[in-house]
Amino acid sequence: MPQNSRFAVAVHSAGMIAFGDRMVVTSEAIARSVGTNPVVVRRVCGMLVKAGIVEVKKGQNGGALLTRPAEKITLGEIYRAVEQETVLPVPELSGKHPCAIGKRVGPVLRVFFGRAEDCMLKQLDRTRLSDVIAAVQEKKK
Amino acid sequence: MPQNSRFAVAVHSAGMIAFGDRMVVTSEAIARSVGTNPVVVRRVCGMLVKAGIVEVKKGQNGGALLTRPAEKITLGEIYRAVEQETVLPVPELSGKHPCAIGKRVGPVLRVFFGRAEDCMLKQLDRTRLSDVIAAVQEKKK
DNA sequence: TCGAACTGTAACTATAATAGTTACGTAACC
DNA sequence: GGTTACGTAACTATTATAGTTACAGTTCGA
Repeated sequence: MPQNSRFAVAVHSAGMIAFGDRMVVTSEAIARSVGTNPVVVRRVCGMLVKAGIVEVKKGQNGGALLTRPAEKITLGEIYRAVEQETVLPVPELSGKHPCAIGKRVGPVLRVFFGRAEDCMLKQLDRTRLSDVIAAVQEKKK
Repeated sequence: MPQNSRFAVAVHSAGMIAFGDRMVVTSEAIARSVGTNPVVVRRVCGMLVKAGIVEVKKGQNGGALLTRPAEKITLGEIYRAVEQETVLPVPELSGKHPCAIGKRVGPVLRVFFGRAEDCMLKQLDRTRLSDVIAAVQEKKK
């Protein structure tokens, strides 16, 4: 399934890791919950580690822990940790023989598209991991 | 290049089509400016036609025209015309044996991700095609 | 009315990103 | 020291998209 679901996996994983005091959060446990493969989870969690969002303990009784409480982690952070491509891409034009005016369009589009993407990221920055957890528990009751 | 650039092509095309009174806007002319193939342009323009944003005349001296002035066309409209997939996808979980709590996560993520995407779209709705054209011409001088 | 000039679309190939999987080395705890 | 779990490489499969060729259909104008 080549549809990009890294972000969803990352948030789901981080959400589970938040319960590290109450359950063993191994990549396999997360994978079961997400419905994917432990290696996929480890890949994503590796990015979260690099971004300083989670810590991982190896070895027996190992697993992952958040470096901060879920109230201090935003979805925006998580997004940037696992995704670098822009969501509204503008193709590089091949440098060949572009019409003079056409050449100017790309940079302009990048500006406008960038603004739109910033709005999305701002909303993600406004959303805390704890909000997601709360919503999931809300549904439970 | 399998990177999705339909939206960029669509906006670029619509921008050129806005000058329909001053130049012949054939798919080939647009393709030259965008740096792609006429068929790609026709595919994208076909979606714009279905969305009621442009009209196309076939035959000799044919080409495309906007159905409205560029001031009344937003990037949001164009986006929705050529893109239907969500930008922050949450995978359908395979229905198999998902852990009871994991099952609840997907819908919650869709809500939060949807809000973020709405922010992006709102910004695109705030941007008019004429704004893009103006910016391109701004750069020219 | 005929021909030239476009569009619409099908069909196919190529490319790139991602998920999924297996395998194995490494680290840490008991 | 053995068990458990992570990190990562390597490979396959899947899918979305761009690019291309080809051709039928449409419309204008000489």
